[in-house]
Parts: sequence; C-alpha cells; structure tokens
Amino acid sequence: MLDKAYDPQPVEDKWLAAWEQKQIFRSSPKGNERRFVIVIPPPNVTGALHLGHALNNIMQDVLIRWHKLQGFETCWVPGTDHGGIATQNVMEKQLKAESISRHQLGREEFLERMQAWTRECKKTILGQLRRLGCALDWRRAAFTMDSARAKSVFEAFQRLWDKELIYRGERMVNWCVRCGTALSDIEVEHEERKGHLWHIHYPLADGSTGLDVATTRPETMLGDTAVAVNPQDSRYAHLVGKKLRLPLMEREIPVVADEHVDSSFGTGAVKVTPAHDVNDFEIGRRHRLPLVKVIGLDGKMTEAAGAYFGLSREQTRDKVVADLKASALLRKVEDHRHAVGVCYRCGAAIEPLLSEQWFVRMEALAKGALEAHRTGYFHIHPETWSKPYAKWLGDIRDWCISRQIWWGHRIPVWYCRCYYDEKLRKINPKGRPAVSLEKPQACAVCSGKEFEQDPDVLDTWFSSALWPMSVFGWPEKTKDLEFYYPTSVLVTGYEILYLWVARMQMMGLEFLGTVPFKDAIIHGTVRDKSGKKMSKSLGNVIDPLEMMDKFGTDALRFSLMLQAHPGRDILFAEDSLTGSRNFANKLWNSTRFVLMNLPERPPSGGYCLSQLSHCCLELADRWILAEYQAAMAKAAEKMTAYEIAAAADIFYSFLWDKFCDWYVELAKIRLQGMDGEEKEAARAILVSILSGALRMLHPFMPFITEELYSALKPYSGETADFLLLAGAPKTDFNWSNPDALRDMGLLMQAVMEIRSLRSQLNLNPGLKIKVVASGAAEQTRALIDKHQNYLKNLARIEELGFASDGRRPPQSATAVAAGMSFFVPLEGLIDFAKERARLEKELAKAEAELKKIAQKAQNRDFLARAPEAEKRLAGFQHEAALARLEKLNETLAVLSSPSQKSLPKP
RNA sequence: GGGCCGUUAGCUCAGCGGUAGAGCGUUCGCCUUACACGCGAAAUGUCGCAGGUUCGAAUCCUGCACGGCCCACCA
Repeated sequence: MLDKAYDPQPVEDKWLAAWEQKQIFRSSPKGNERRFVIVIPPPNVTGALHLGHALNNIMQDVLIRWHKLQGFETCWVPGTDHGGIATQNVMEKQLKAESISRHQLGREEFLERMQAWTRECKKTILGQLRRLGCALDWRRAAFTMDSARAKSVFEAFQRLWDKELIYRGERMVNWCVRCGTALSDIEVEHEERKGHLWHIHYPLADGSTGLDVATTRPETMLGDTAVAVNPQDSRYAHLVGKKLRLPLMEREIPVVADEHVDSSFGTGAVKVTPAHDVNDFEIGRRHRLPLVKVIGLDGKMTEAAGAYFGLSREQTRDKVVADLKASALLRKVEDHRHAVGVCYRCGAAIEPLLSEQWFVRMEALAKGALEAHRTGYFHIHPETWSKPYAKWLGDIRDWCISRQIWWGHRIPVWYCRCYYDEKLRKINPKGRPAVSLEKPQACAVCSGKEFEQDPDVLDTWFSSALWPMSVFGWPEKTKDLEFYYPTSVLVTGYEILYLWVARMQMMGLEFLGTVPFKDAIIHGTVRDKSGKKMSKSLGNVIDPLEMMDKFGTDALRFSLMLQAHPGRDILFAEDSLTGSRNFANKLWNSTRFVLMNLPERPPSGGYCLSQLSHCCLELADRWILAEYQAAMAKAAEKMTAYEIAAAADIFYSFLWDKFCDWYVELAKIRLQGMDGEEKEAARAILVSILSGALRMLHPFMPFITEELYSALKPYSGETADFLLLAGAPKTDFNWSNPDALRDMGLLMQAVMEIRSLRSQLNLNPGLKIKVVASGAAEQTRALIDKHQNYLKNLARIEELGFASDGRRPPQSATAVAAGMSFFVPLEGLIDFAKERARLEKELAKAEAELKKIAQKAQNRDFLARAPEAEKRLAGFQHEAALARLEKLNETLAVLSSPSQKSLPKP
C-alpha cells in the first residue's frame, strides 16, 4: 500500500537507478523511420546548472519522452561545452584567489588546471541533468573539446580555409581589455550609460579660430588624424581642406568632408580617430588618413600618446579634460546618454581596436541559411523570432573567430620560420601558412621543419556551430550521422539565436547540405518575481537542486512547464512550486484510492477499456470517457504545436477538476456497493483512465508517474517494465458523447447550486438534508430522477422527492438550477429574514444576468446578422435566465406571504 | 534610431470575436472512511488609455502611455 503522502526522494532515487541500470534511454540507428532526435545545448563547464538550464533541459526531456511514448525512435545526446572565455575567466578568478596569474603559471600548466576543473564540472553538470530525470543517452556524452570534436573543428576550419571562406587580416575588432581578447560583433552587448558630450576647440594650424568638435570620448583625440564635416554644411565649407592643430598633441590634421557626418548632431564637426573607432576607421579609409594607435591591447596608452603614455583610458580621459580646460579649449560639457559596448562575459567596456585576426567570410554562408528559412526547411517557434533572425542573416558581417586566450581549440595553423618577418618581429601575415591539426612534417616552401603554431584559439562558438554534426562523428561518415542527422528540434533561449542557432544552420548547410534541425523552439529566460535576471551578484538565484529537495523533481518540472509558453520569460519564485507539489500529491492519493478499491486478484489481462461492455456503463462513465478523450486529444494537439504549457494545463485540469473532483466521487457509489458488473465497470474505468492519463502526463512528471504506473500495473494490463516502454494509451476508441456532457452538466449544476445553498445557510457539511425538486421539463426531471444517487452523494442529501409545480414544502430554502427549484425543508433551522435576504441577492444577480443576455438575444441587429448557431445559443441562455428568475421570484413571493410564516411546525 | 513583445483578480499568468478564467494568496465552514500538499463555499477585475471596425471586442485595426527585450558605427 502506498504511503499517505507522496515522498519524492525515495521514488526518484529508485527510478533513476532503475532507468540507468536498464539503460532505457539508449538509442542506436534502426530502420525505424519515425525518429525524434535532439542534441542538447551543451552547458558551459563554468559551474553548476541554474534554473535556466533546468527549464531548457526539462523542455527537451518532455519532448523526448513524449515522442518516445508515441512510438518514435528517440535519441537525446548529452554534452558539455568548453566555454572559451567564460570558463577561462572562472579559472582566472580561482587563480586570483591564490594570487597568481595565468602567465605566471604558463600556458601548459594553465591548461592542465583547466582540464582538471573541466572534468569535475562535467561530472557535476551531467549528474544534475540525471537528477532532473533527463532521458539522455549517456553513452553519447560529448564535449566540445574532446578529440572527436577536435577532428570536426579541424575539418571545418580546413574546408573553409580551402574555399577561402576563412582569412586572416588586420581589421577593426571589438577588444575586451579585461579579457585580453578580440570578440565577435555579437559578443558585444550595448548598455545605455550616462556620459558627457565634450565640446573641444580645434584651432587652425596658424593658431586662428578653427572649429569645435563634440565627442563622448575625449581621450581618443590623442589619436585624431582629421576632423570631418558634412560636405553640405555651409558653416564649415570654408574650412574643408584646411589644416587644424590638434590640441595637446600639437599635430597638424586636415578638415575633410564626409557624407557620414550628421550636421545636426553636436557641433556638426567630428574628430576622426581611425585607429579607435569603427566609423572613423571607415572615414579614414575613404580619405586615406594615417592611423595613430594610442590605446594598446592592455588598455593603456601607447608611446604614440606622448605625455599620456602608460596611463589607463580612464586616467587619460581625466587628464585630457583637465589639460584642455587649462588651455581654455574645452568649450562646453553636456550630459549625454549613449550606448557603450560591453563585453558579454565580463562587462568591461569594449575598445574598438585595429588588430590582426582570423575571420570567416559570412555572406555566402548566410545566404544559404536565409534560403533554408525562407523556403520552410527551418522553422522558429514562436514565429516572432523569424523576422529578427532573417534580418540578422541579411545584414551579416564577417565573423572574427580568433581569441587571444588559452582555453579552446588552438587555431590549426602553423608557421614556418620562412614566414617570420624579422623586421616586424612577428609572423608575416602575407605568408600562406600550413593548415594542419598536428605539426606539419616540412614546409612546402623551404622544406624547413621548424614550425610555430598560431598562438590564438578559436571562438568557442566555432565548435558549437558544428555540434549537431560533430556529436555524430562528422566528418566521418558514421551510421549515427546517417541515421540521426538532421535532428528534429533544437530547444534554446533567444539570447543565443544568432550566436549559436544561426551558425549551426550555416555550418550544417555548408558541410552536409541540410539544416541540422528543422525546428528551433525558443523559450524565455527564468527571472525572479520582479522580472530581474537571476544572478549571483543580485543574490536572487534559485538553486534548482534545493527546490528539488524541498518539493520534488516532478514539482519543479511541472511548475516550470506550466509557465513555459513559447518565447515567454518565466517569473519564478519558490511559491511557484507549491501548486505542482500539491498536484503530485493529488495524483498519488487518487491512485492510492483506486488501488484501495481494487480486488486482491486482478482480472486476467487487467482492466481494459476495450473489453468494457457498453451496457453496464452509466452516465458518469460515458461522461468521463468523453472528457478523457477530448482532453488527451487536445493535449496531443498542443504538444504537436510545441505549446508545452498549454498541454500541462490540460492534464492538470482533467485529472484534478474532472477525474478526481467528479468521477472518483461518483464512482464511490458503486465501489461502496455490492460486487457485480457495475462495480467492475467503475473499477475498469478508474484504472484505465488513471493509467492512461498518467502515461500521457509522464513526460512532465516522470518519477511519480513511473511509480504509479508500476503500482497500477497488475490491474492496468500493462506488462512493460517501464512506463516509457509501455507507450501512450490507445486512443482509437470513439468515446465522444455530447449527450453525456450535456446531462452531466445539468446534474453538476444542480449539485453546485445545492452545495452553495448549504454553505450559505451555514449547514454543517456532515449534515444530510432533505430536498424536494420541482418544476422543469419532463426530460430534466427524468434525468434528475434517474440519477438521484448522484445528487444525494455529492450534495449530501438523504431524501430527494419531487413535487408538482409550485407546491413547495413549508419552511424551506431554495436553490435554482437546471431549470428546477430545489427546496430544502429546514424546520426550525431557517431564519426567514435571512433566507429572504439571501434570495434577494440571488435575484439581483439573476436579473443582471438576464439583462445582459436579453440585450443580446433580443437585439434586432443581432437577430438579423448573427449566425444561426449563435442565435440559438443566445435563445437557450435567455430562456434559462428567464426560468431562473421566475423560480426565484416564485419562491420569494411564497416566502413573503403571511400564510407561510404562520404555518405551524409539524 | 529600427524591430518585437507585454500591459487581464493582491501575485504569477491563461484566454485572443460571442454572458471574464486558473494556480498561489485571502475569507468562511469542514479531520465527509484517497488526499488538510485535502474538501465545500465565497470575495476580488470600467481585461493600460483613446479612437475605429463589427449585430457583438479583453480578443481585430489605428494612435498614445508605461514596462521589457532584440538589433543598431550618430561622434
């Protein structure tokens, strides 16, 4: 026998071990054409998983389990990502705590430490995924930096290189001074910050009045090589071509005319710093301006900055402003809000710098991805992300893939000595180096054997972009690749739509000619209740493990899924879990109840819906079967559309509001009665529907459903060891039954009205009452008569009688429902004044309701133009409202008549 | 600056053209032999604002306000 309350821990432990032991999540290539494949978005090995990971993986698990139950060959590939800069930063922080730098440690030892940390981290992460119940094929666990993935990365690099889609060049890049590396454009976040607009006077070369420039970054003026104005700007036309003297540096710089300049902004004159600003770089190129690099890779001023050499950017700004003020060239300072580029990993301000980097030429790749999306080979859910996706691909820029860090795939490029430029004291960028995974044998040019490998590593997203291929062994032509690729869906958050999703599409199309997944399901971000992102620094993180310990894994899963509407963020707090925890307990107890009412020896083959003879089904049975079929069909429809939250909600309300609240209560009548066909019918339906609904619910709450499936197994006729292997319940019956829905609806209405009356009269719930029903059409009357026992049990009635119209028992309260009056004789218990007040309140409500409906049902325009079905419905509603009002009026009239009060107590 | 999303009960959110819903919270009554993680009953909403379309609008259209997100080289 089951315990009184559901205790998740032992159940979870038990099934985790059992699933693992039997390896039921394993997949291997088969002939089965219906396959459903997901590759995990590999979490970075930066620490433990957070709620966002929980959401992401639970969603995938729901989809995997769902499809497995539907008979698909499912495969879900686990893995982790080495995580480039993010992971290196974690290690650097650890080193900092030991007061050592990575440079002190040296590249090799640093990487050894990284490996050790990574091993631990992988263990933690995979362990957490396991605890969440993820049906991952553990055998396939991959890592973006293991040897198999290294081969994929090399292959991709080489092929792109051979097609000249990879090149090396000196470009303006986003440089993170803190991380000491270049970043791609999408790794820069833009933050609105308060700043200033400094107006600085640049005099003419001869010292006479020149013009004012406006800038948000005065420190960059040290590298100015021109001032630009709009060619149409008459204010400055006379200055174009003249020389200005750059203050502080005392360098002569020209005034140039450039279309890019917006005359209406600032002073209409822009200082041009080609080496430290993307726009200025372009202007510089157009006007062949020299580059003066004043900010170094370390964020400090270079020798070219003269007196400012060695200062930080911030110090330089302060000093430049002070010096300008001293020489009276600072004309104005305005407050100014502007966007600042910030490193997505450390938040430091990005410095646009000219630097030599590796790039991927994106235009052709993006075109392919765009085409795949446009022609429907690739879908994004929800649709709203399609537009930004297409726009990004349409305006794509080349991808800077080299990073000046140590943790990552080393760029597979080798330089022979003969490419070394002694004069520049660096590798000659013009040389064509050897591309090779291992050190090459000999130089193709000079036959030399001494090589140096490019010191940089690849952007972590380069290996991520290959993930759906690399996990199946690409570039090897493996059976896995053939069977599992392309995968079915990718589940991820919108923040990496470009960073990752788009790039996978491009790489898949480039290397295998097909999209890596046909659908991308985009979920939101988990936030705290005030809508803020959860972060350690804000102290508002919720640890999924803690929640699982406290409420159970199924509760965590279900509560996240209930809120997982496509693309929407989830505001989450601990109290979001109680409802789901309660639901789990409800399932537990309803199963417990059903089991308590089953015979010790189950019928051979178990209780089975298909063997149920229709003759012994009663109204409640036909009703619940119809509700069951409708709910399961609707849920399946929602799942097909990836509307997971909607499906979860359907299971919840079916199981609790329909099955438990009504069906189980009504089944009690037969369960408490004598053995016989009718009792068996009730048992059969209880077992079948519960077992079926639990199986449908399983993807959402795998642990408790597995446990209950197992407990019900002797009776449900299932033989599979695990629920997942039993599959979804058969749905090829037609139980739909509008008549049963209508009839039960009437009875339920009556029950609710009588219950409401009882409550308002303050009757003890235990007290059994007498009820006299009156009025209504013959049909309804017959229905009530036939199902007296329903009302009796659900509304606690000991005696239900019928009276002809208007003949109400003395001293009674009245409930009106289903077109009938239900009189409750309450001699001595009832206060007439109170009952009249109560009825008057009811009457007011009924009047308001009638008015609303009459307004519609009697509206001439409505009658002239509304569709027939609507008119009919409104007509019924109008009639019902009228009848209700009439009954209430009738009762009130009787109650007010003196004879009523004077009736003697019997 | 462009684009997208949101604004519905105290909180979190469904509903997306036909009399306003759920969970949590609140109030009242109940240990009714599955469940107090429960049962029954109840209270609470000019469905952001202003127009428009429609017989009918929380639902469609337009504008506005507020909040948020994505993108963006106006210094």
